[in-house]
Amino acid sequence: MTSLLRTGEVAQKLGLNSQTLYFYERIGLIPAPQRSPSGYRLFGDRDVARLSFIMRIKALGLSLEEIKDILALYDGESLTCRAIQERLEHKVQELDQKIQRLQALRDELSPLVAECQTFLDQPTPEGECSALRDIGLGGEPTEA
Amino acid sequence: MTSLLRTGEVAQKLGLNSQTLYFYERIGLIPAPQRSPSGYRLFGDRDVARLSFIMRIKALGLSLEEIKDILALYDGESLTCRAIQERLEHKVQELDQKIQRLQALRDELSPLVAECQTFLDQPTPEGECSALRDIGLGGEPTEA
DNA sequence: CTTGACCTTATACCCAGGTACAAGGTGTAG
DNA sequence: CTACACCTTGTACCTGGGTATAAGGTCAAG
Repeated sequence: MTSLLRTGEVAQKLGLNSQTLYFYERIGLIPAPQRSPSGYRLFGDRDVARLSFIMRIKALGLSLEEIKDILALYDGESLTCRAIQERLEHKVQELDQKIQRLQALRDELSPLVAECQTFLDQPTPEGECSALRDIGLGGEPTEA
Repeated sequence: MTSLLRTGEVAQKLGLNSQTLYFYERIGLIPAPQRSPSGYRLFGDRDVARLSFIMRIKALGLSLEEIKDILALYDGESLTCRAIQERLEHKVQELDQKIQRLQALRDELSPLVAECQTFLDQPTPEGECSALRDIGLGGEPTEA
């Protein structure tokens, strides 16, 4: 059941605009799909899978360039295994960094919620909240 | 030592373009700083701290709108403590989600590095690497 | 054969987040 | 007074990631 879908069907299935599919093809994010005799694009299962992978990691905030990069690894791209490994490793490290930094921000904001809570637990809540005065200041050396 | 810095000094200190400072002021990300008698902007320590906070979280991939949001909490903005708490909590949840998803992608890519390694450990490396054939496909239901 | 829903391309436009440039004011050094 | 580096504003432009629109082709139904 290698179903072939037309542009509009793929777009609907994945929740994106047909124009976006043309756009992705133009910038080389996806390969040009098969065509019907009359020139209609026909997307196979692999094409759709690739697109849904793209959407999945795009939702994580990776740029189309980064995604292209990852997909180039996926595609083999005539790289040696060693080169592929290096690039994958690099990508994983980048992700690790990004995760760590988000975690740091999270850990910076999160205690403020608790601080708010203790304030709300006091007799007269709804007043102004002084819990927030220390977000950006205090720790930064801002190396001159 | 409440040093007052001019636009260029702040820009240099933080590694950004003077124009960017004007831009941030225009879009309301930072408040209009003090001015010298002749009209030069004079940024105080708090201004600089705010900017460096902005840069820090911008580097994490938050949009200027999101940052404005967070800073609005920081600024009090005449919200009740409860409202502030809610928004903070929401922001933290968003961050948690983002972190989780990045982690998922990371965990998807990371085993491929190892797979590459076992290939390289074989007698004849440098050939084509078949480790990558299963990134986007396989797990996705792609709910029809 | 016409209508309508779909497809095609090309081109233009949009938003975010800046960056660059031009025309002019400031201020210190020589 | 002149240079020169810096500041100001305004406006134009750029990249990324699309979305919209126009002008036309395809194709199944009536």
